[in-house]
Amino acid sequence: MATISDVARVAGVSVSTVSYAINGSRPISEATRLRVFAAMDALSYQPHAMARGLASKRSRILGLHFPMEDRGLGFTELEFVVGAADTAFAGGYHLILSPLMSEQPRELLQLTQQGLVDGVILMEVLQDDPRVEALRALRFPFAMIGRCADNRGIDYVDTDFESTMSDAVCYLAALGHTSLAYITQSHQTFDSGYGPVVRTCATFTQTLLQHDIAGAIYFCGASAADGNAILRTIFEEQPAVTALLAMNDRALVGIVQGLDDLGYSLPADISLVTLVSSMRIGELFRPPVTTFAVPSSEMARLGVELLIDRLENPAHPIRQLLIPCTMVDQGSAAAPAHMHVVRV
Amino acid sequence: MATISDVARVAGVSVSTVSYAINGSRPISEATRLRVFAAMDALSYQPHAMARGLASKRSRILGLHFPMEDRGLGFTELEFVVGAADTAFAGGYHLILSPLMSEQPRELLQLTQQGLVDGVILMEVLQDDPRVEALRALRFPFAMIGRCADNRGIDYVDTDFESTMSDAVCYLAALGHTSLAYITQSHQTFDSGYGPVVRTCATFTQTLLQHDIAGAIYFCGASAADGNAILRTIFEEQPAVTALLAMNDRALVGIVQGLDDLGYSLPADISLVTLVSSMRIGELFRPPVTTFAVPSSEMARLGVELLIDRLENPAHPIRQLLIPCTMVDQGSAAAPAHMHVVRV
DNA sequence: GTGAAAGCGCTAACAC
DNA sequence: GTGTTAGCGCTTTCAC
Repeated sequence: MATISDVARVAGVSVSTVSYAINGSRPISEATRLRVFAAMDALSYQPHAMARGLASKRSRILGLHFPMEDRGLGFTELEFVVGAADTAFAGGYHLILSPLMSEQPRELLQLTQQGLVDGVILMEVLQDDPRVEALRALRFPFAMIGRCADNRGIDYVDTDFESTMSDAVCYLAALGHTSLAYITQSHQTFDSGYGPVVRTCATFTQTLLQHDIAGAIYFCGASAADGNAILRTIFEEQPAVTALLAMNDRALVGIVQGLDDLGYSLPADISLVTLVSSMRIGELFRPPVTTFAVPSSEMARLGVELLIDRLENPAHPIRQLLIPCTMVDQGSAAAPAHMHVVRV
Repeated sequence: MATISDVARVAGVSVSTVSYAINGSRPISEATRLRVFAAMDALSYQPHAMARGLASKRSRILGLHFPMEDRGLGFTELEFVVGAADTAFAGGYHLILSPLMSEQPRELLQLTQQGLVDGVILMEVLQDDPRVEALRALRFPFAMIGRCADNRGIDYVDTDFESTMSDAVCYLAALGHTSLAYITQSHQTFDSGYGPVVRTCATFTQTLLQHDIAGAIYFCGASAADGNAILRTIFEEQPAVTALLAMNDRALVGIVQGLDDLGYSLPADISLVTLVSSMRIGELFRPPVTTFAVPSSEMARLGVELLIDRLENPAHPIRQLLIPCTMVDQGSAAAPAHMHVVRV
């Protein structure tokens, strides 16, 4: 509970000298510096965060805006949150969580206008995100984990969905598959402009054309039951399918189980890969599922670093980073059987 | 960026009147109150968090202390974090995350002594937790999600491990099982005094005695491989075993897979239940695993409410809440086969 | 290289 | 029921 003036008194210097000694914002003679630090830990002094924030107009707190939706919670999200908090801490910042249920920018504005946070990190960014407009209008510092349709002037780090999807299709094509099904998230998610879905769908279609192979996109809800159900649709509409790509962790269970129920075994009868999943999701299954794993912690770290850098060096050029997923081969994909038995 | 004096000027009242109108800490005539609020949203005024914090000595920020260990990340943890943030927000507080890698109280002290947080919520509490000593010595407000050996004077909410374990054993005993194996976490975890492990082990042993049935405890690391490996040990040491209880989400995959590899099918050849897991973990498996599910969000909510209540009503009596897990029957446990074939 | 002092925007006595 | 004002603990300009 010691204050800066206690320290000043004990060290026999003025308050401002103590302040400068702490912040290094102006030269201090070695002798005084030592006396000041000695006084500081004699009193076990801790600068008062609120006072400092009020005077300096910088709270050294970052906000993590985290809209929770029915996409729900997975391993990836926690890795993000923890990674972000760690990185913030390492950079001398604290992280506050805004797990607001809506993408409405209202509460976000409240947060920023209260002077509580110096900057905001946006997660689960939509192609056309109201939060972005709001923050831009306020000229409030922010960075995104994810990206919009128009990202001009915005620092972000995102999964490189395009290269990941392209890698995945190429991988399956190279194995000899010529009829793919891409199981993505719900139609509503697509319609809402959620980048990961929009981008992967686009790239899927393009890459099919490039390789001149067949394929179709299947929208699928976020439950095991939905995953299970989508299989019947796929096998009806596309009986020649030999490989499945999924980017829907919640449905994956249902897909794996459904395949087993239908008597398909991986990878002998059909191939399956999961995209943009946690490194850990694939190994939950039997057999484990080959995963294009999203580097969540690294993205969180980069997102926070981007924001801190922007706050401390406003003039730095904008940085926009795309991180591809790395494939973890778990053996659930292989060359297609020459004779694929079609079932009803 | 309007300040309280802008509001006062526009409303034609003094700053203190505005302050009191906002905080309701003293009676204001309806007419003035209206004028003040009109001025506030004409200027879209937001009180400055730091200034308010400095003057009132209350930041309205809560710290969530979250030591991350090799027990690692699961669904449960994120549910806690999000639940806590939500509840804090609903109560007019913000939540900052301290995902510190150590249980060392040092950084925790820093956090508390900087006046950044009004109180702290401790997660992953050890039986004899150094953070508790530290916080107590400082007379710093805190609540726990979890509990220690000595909880005198501390508000906490915890899983009722005792009743959960007892319920689970009774459930299996009622099905007719007479030889149980409890697969818990690592021996180090036990030795470190981690409550969930310590308590469930104790209750397991007691409940066996009460029911006069056989059983043993198996320590198991936090990986699928460990889960897989422990099965061989179990079947060697306890060939008559007919039911498994697990409280180790990371190893569960390995257990389920290992059982399948060994040719056991659930629940025909052996029964399996998982304890204190996320509601969602059990359904990841095939067949799904009967789960004694921990109400993570509810516990997080209660933990935060306990702390907020303590802050706002320091005189309230201490509250210590135990929440039992609720069983979600997924069919992985059944009566034992009359003839259990022992395998090598 | 160091000190004095004016705020930062708010709360909470203390006055009336 | 309302106004005045002295801080809260720090940063930072200005002066020396």
